Amino acid sequence: MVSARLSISRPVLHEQVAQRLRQMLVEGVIPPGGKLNERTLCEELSISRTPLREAIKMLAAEGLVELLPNRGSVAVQLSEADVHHTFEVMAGLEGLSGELAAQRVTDAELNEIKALHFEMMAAYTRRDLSAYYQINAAIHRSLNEAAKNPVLTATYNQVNARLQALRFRSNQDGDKWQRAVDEHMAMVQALQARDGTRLRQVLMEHLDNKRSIVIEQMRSAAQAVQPEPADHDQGHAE
Amino acid sequence: MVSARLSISRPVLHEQVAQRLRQMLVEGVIPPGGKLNERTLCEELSISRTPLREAIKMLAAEGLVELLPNRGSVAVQLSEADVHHTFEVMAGLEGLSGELAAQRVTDAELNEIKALHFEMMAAYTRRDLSAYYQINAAIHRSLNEAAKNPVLTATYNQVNARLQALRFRSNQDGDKWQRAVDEHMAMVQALQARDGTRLRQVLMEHLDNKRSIVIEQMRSAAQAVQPEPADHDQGHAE
DNA sequence: GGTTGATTTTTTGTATTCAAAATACATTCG
DNA sequence: CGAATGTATTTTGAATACAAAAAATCAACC
Repeated sequence: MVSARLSISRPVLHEQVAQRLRQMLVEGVIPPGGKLNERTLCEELSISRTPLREAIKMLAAEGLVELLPNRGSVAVQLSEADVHHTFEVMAGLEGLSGELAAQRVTDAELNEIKALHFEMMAAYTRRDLSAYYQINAAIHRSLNEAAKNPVLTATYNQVNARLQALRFRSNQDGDKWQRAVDEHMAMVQALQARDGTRLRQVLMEHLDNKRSIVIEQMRSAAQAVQPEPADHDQGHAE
Repeated sequence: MVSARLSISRPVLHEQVAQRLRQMLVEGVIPPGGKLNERTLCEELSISRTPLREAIKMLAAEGLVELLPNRGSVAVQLSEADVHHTFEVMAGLEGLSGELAAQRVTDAELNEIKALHFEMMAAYTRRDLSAYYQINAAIHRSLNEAAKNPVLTATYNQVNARLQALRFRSNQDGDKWQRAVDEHMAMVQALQARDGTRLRQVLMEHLDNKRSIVIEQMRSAAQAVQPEPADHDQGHAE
């Protein structure tokens, strides 16, 4: 809030550290449920414990790590219910994004989104999942931007960050993928028509589908690793 | 996330401090824009700087304070645009709350909300603004609870906390108040009918009106104090 | 008198130290 | 051999100490 000091901001240590940890959490370098050993991290990042602990507290407030009093902190591990609830909120925020974007999108922004959509179609046609995900994210980011509400953007990003740690990017089967692409098409159409209500519906439905896919994946993943209740090692980052 | 350790939790210092600061910010003990002097606060709370700074970092992540590199931290001061954006997000979250609550509210919960509604009517009839606000908050909290989505509740509370610091509780004129009461009535009806779409509409409209009232108040308040651009003292708590 | 510049003081940022809690380990006893 | 208890080690929590940056003070100069 207030005005962002747009001076040449020499990064503050705890901010840098927070950013770095955020990345490690989202990228799975620290796996869900993994412990954040302070001494180890200090050595890895070559800093003292004070800024590290400050950064960890920030991540805790963001909901990326959980603080266990006198027992340190661990990367959040979302239960199936957590994922369900988080997606529900994400759907609401996406829906709001869409509603506002429909009112506020400029022609230039609309055009860029359309262009991204075609790029996405290309990636889909090539079955290039990696590119698809990247472009997909760009579209959602652009839509969010078009809503022109920084508070919404910040809230969205914060909630989304928790989901990112799941890294749900296995190759979905063609049927579901086709459906997602269809929804994206409907999205662009609704945006072009500046139909906020419709866009909201499409986006919420889209998120609901994404949720089912993710939860499905969670279940099959949980089955695959054999139910081993307490697994606290940190190394298997395959 | 994960499971809350329900053991006898001896409170951790930085958590206590964060809670205390949150209270001070929301209650206006530290006014918007006010500086958080670390040494002063340490003495007031009889703690060392380490847990205080950890707490401040948490509040920064929550969006209640702003960190100015090498210059400490200040309580956020929402601009008119900020308030506008924040209310927009609140409206979206309330709307989602309503939509989910309509699906999930139990008869007991519905009954309690109805009871609160009548209590609110009583407060309105007496023109007891303080009681009205308290009951109003309770209703919204109950509704949120009825949605049965902890992530939504947490997100809602976090965004709402930033608005609380505004302390917009001047006696609104009768017309607007009447309107708010009407909206509440419609809300209860929609909830009873389990009409999520309608409830969402009512709540979003309700929030939109609240927003106009708050922004109106901000404007008149800004005019009243005479535009004095740089006022950095912290003492005038009249 | 006001402005600029150096010096002092204050305040923030980071590191280190000390204390307390939790965990790991070994020894003892059943 | 296994459970339990006491001890050592590790790890976290909090306070202090030190360094660097910003702000305030004061003096000289125009």
